[in-house]
Amino acid sequence: MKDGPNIARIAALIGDPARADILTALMADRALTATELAGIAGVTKQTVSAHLAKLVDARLIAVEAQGRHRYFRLAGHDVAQLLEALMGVAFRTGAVRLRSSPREPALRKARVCYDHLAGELAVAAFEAMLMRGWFLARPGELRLTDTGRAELARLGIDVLALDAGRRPACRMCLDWGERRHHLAGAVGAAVLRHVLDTGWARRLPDSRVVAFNPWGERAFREEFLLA
Amino acid sequence: MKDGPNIARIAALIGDPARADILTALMADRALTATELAGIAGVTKQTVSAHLAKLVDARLIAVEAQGRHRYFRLAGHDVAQLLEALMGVAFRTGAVRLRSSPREPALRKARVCYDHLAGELAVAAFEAMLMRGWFLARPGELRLTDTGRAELARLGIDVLALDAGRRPACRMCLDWGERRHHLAGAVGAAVLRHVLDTGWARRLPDSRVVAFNPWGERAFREEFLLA
DNA sequence: TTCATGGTTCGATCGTAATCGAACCATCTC
DNA sequence: GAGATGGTTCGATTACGATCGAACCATGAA
Repeated sequence: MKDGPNIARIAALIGDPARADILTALMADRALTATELAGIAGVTKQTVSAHLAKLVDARLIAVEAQGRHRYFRLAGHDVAQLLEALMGVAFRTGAVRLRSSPREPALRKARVCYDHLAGELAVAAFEAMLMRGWFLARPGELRLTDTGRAELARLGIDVLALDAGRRPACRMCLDWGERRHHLAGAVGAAVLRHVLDTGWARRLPDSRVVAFNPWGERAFREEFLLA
Repeated sequence: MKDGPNIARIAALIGDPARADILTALMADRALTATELAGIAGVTKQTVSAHLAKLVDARLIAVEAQGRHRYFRLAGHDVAQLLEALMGVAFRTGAVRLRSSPREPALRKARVCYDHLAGELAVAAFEAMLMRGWFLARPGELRLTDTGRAELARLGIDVLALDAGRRPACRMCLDWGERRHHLAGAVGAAVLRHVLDTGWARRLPDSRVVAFNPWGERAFREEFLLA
């Protein structure tokens, strides 16, 4: 009974619909002001103020005062991960509301998830790779095939290093926007690194957005989506 | 507002102290009956029955009827992960209660956390490895040193493969029992694999317990804990 | 069959916490 | 200075849900 970290306290904090909306909005990667959050959560300024105070007090979010504005953001990476985990379970259990994509178009298109790529492009790429036999998908397992190994090597990704490791080189990760899977694991991370190294895209500062430039997106689609 | 998976619903479920106790107890890896859980959570049979019904309905836990008993267990691995994430945040934010170790001795000693080793042995091993300079711990980063690379190679762990990968080969993971860190990442996974491959220990079926046999534990301690 | 034990259902009670109106404070602009 | 906007504090209302007593159903044992 009196055992373990006090899970209930912070779970209860996230458990209020208004606060959950606040946190979800904050996960969309921007720092937001109290009034903006009030609008998002659909409550008045007073209520949102009370909620924010509690969240700050529990150190789930952090404040930055700037003039007469107060900008709120998630307190740390672990909170974002926690929310992702919650979304995963919520999705599996069917506790979904409609329209689950992040509103920010850039974020919906391509973003960082842990150390790999997520978003529309990532999902599309993963499914294309599956179609072309780069991976062998069995329930609960994902294996890199010889084809995939060759193709990745052709792109300049050091497959031997990834594949020989004891750790599963590739995994599927549920994309909470698309509600489909994208590629994770060491190979997923390598792909993201490749995208950044080649200059196809860059990470926006203080954001999880991965911004492709026009020719970079074209190249990415050619390599991962087409033929 | 009406966006994304319905986080609030399940967070609220976990947010009740009694239910949090139930889930925490279930994370200790055994299937438990309703009355046992009532005792653990400190409520009457009726209340625990109501709670369990809600948790089952939300598919956070699953039931198995056996005679006149009903055994409850966590519905999936994702729920356990979610709870671990919650514990991590709860710990960071200082929302801890006393006595945080899992009660099951075997589980406290050595268990699986994701794909690597957790528990007393894991924490001790990690700290010993740190002491002996296998890793270089900087805030937010953990790097494998040449020493560590050599030592791991000596044990028959393919370090080149792990290290050359784009993905961070080693990471720290907060052990919710010990409240200290253990080794995660590709190297952490490799160590677990090594422990299992050598026959030092085996995973108990349907459990996260990693059971060392006497000589296996001795070997493990010699390799990872002593000079 | 009778009895004990595991578990559920129903109804009533009771606390807690979310919410808002109204007033208030703080900062910036003009 | 006056006004406007962002944000907080206070108090009162309200609704939801956790809890338990009591009765009930189901299974297994004697």
